[in-house]
Amino acid sequence: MARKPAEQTVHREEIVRAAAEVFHHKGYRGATMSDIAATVNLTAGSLYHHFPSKEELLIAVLDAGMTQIIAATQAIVQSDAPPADKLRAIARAHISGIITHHHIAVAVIFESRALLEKPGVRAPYVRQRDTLERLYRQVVEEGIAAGAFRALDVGIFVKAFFGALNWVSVWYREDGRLSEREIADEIANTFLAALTKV
Amino acid sequence: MARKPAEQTVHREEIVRAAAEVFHHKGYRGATMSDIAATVNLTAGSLYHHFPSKEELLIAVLDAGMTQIIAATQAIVQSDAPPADKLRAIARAHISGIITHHHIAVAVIFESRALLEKPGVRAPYVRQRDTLERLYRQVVEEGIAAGAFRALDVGIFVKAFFGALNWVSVWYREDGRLSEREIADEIANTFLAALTKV
DNA sequence: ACAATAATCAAATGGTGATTTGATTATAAA
DNA sequence: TTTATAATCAAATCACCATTTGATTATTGT
Repeated sequence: MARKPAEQTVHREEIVRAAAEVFHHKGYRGATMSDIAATVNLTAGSLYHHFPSKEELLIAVLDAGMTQIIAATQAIVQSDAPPADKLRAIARAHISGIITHHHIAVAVIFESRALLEKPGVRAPYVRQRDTLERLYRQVVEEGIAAGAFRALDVGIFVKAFFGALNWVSVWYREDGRLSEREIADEIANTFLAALTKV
Repeated sequence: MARKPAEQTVHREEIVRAAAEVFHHKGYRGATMSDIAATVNLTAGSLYHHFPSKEELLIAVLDAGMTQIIAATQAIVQSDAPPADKLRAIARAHISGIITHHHIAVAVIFESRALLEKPGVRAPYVRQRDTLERLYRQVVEEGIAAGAFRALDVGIFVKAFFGALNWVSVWYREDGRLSEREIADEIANTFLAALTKV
């Protein structure tokens, strides 16, 4: 029982996924290195060959989540669709991300708090969060400038939108009444209605 | 050093507040009984005279938070104001609660997850959460029935509203650009605009 | 095939932290 | 004032867990 044959060796990304899953179910503090290791058929000690600490594991999870959603959002914002379409696409991408990478999403939304006092962790996270928020603002401001949306407090609007979307991670159920797409569209409709000029 | 003079004895409610504060800053798992005890000038062991376990402390915090907001919301819903006014009042009450009892609010929103797998804890919590959600729905349905609001998916609308309001606990800063009241009204305006008939 | 490197494991190590226990002193009830 | 009860403390207990250490085996480059 030492090094496993090639097809069984565990790769960094599997470990990140496993960590996200365990963080989701037990929380960062409640998760043990053993739990995470067991998920990928390793022992706790072996994880240290891949990551220097439990903290770095959470950092990797947070980064994976933020990187993913920023990329998806960036693609939408840079397209030349009308602002209303962009907003709807953003809602779909956000919710799709939350559902497809549910463990990671929950870790980002709920477990990031466990590390956010540490400046070394906080700074890059906050930078990514701000990048994302800027992208959202950009779409709303674009719409207002184009006269498609009514002028309102963009900061509050975007934060409310964010909250509504993130909150989906709390109540979404596979077997729920509505599909992922329907949920995204209903939420997008709500916020688009709020942006409509009178 | 044993029993303290009467004016210095610590009461249950102070402990609950202290627990909420520590849970807020360190998370349920990260908080130690010592941390909580120190906040009210006790030793860890002494807490057990007041609460049987750390778990019961979190339960007490959750209950305090839910009871408070349900009471506030109930008063509003039972009033005879028009639905739009009720919705605005609900937003104000929700945000006021989040800001005034910030530690408790954050514990309810973010730390409840730590206990929600335990059926004995989950059941009463879910009951309260459903009660609150029903009150929100009631106002929207009332408005639709009265023809004041457009018909939309009430379930999603209410969850989005909830998410937007709860999210305030993440970004609110004492020294922010807007007052508590302005934030509540801006968010209420957004959701009311979404309810307006075309 | 050999040497170097990578991936693993089992078994420490060192702490920490929830809860228990057995005094000890203040308050309240009789 | 006695006696019972309440509130506290200091010092165990007992687990659990992140991380380290020293083998051990697979893979890879030469």
